[in-house]
Amino acid sequence: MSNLVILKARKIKNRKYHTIQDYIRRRIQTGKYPVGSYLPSENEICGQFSTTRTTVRKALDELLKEGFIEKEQGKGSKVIERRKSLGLLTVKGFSGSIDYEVKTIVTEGPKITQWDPIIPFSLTEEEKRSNCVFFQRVRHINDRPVVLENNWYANDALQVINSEAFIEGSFFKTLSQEHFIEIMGAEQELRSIPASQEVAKNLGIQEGIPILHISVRFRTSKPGLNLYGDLYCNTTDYPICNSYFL
Amino acid sequence: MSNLVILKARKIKNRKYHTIQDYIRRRIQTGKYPVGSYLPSENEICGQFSTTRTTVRKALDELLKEGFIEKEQGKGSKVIERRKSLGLLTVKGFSGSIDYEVKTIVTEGPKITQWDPIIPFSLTEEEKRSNCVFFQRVRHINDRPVVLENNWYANDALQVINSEAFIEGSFFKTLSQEHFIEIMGAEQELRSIPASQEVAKNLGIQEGIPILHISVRFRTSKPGLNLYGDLYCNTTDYPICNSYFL
DNA sequence: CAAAACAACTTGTATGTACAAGTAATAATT
DNA sequence: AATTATTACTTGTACATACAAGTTGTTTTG
Repeated sequence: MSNLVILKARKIKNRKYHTIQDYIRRRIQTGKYPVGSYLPSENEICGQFSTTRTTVRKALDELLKEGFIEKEQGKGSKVIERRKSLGLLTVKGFSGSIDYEVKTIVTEGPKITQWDPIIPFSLTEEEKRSNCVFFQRVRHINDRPVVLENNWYANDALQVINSEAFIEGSFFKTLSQEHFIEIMGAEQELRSIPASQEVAKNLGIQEGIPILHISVRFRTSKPGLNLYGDLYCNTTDYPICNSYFL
Repeated sequence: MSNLVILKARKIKNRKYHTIQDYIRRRIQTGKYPVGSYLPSENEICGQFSTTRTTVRKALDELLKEGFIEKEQGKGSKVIERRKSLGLLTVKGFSGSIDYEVKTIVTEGPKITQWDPIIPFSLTEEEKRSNCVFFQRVRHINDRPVVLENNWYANDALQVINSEAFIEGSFFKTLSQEHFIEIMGAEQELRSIPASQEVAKNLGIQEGIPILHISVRFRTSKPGLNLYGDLYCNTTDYPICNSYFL
């Protein structure tokens, strides 16, 4: 009986605008429509999929909501850097800035370990049953360590990815471009805590200095895959920022 | 010559869907469509505005993006609490929770003062020229002070609002329901700092305890009106949370 | 009486069409 | 030569229509 429910839930609904949306998203992910370039015009896309502008516009509207494109009346739909439109927490001027030189060093390669009880979110049964992939990184700005970052995810949902394979050192970029997995949302908890001995050592600061502790769960487009993060930020010189707009 | 540009920028474009959108938003703000209730059906709205479903659906789509409603296929469009859909930072379980008893006390009534140099955002020329309205609040959970909050805005953009007039103690609710001003976005900077003497006194903690310091600029739907906030959060017992989803 | 079928509503998807409005390069005018 | 108008594109708004799909209450059926 429960099989029926699953089958029903998995039933693929053939929405024409979904087909178009998925096709264009995939072309963006694989760099066939690079960031900064313009998509084919709505009428051209109509031709490719033998449909009407109403349907094409619905697909583009969804990609707009997903943060892949922006529209310019009279010009076209431009591919944009998705991260910026996502309202994630970032170190001020972290990515895409020329003011700082940012380097990310993987200090513990992706490997299979136990789930860490420091994760404040409740794991799903599937995640509890699964092995856990862990890796640790330290982010440097101008050669000084600023963020210590622990990451976990369920190995049942995603293979171990070698850190050397990270595209431009970014795990998220790798997920998008190699595995077509996108961040769909996040829950975060922020705390101000004194630096522990381990954190102090990794960030090259004194023990007890106030540190911003962020616990985060990223929801992804891949069913069952959540990314858990545990970040320790030295905000003395570089505050953590975010912004969102309607 | 520059007058022409201004006139051009202010030119009101008569979009039918804007009319419908504004009308429904206003009814929600004034409680004529209360939270939890369903809007009239799309076809009914069509009748009221003698238009087609395409146009009505465009208006509802915008209200969906703005976070005022959610849609349920087969049932209708339901009015929802907007704050929750906004991804703002909040104390865990702060609003709408029964676990905690939350109280907000205005410790310094809205009054005209000088702009505080602690604001890390660059003020506009208009704001610099204007007087500045300031008020301070302390938020308590279970009778213990948890957040100290300073707020500023330009008096030229909005009159002084007496704190006794705050609807349910909320400044945002007052803005929405009395002045039809909505939050359109925010920029935030987060820092972990040791509690100063003043903060320690207000939050009833020891000086030097790590405190989460949040600087925020809210953009509003009223041109020229930004709200500036300066928050000091004791996250020992209650972490600061946010979440966003596509 | 209980289950199944139906009817009447709701929102969702899709087609087809027309014109408005913004952009950019080209052609015509001064 | 510089300005203006035209043209050919783009996206934006709006109409009218049809059927799919989900919800809910009523009616029919077994």
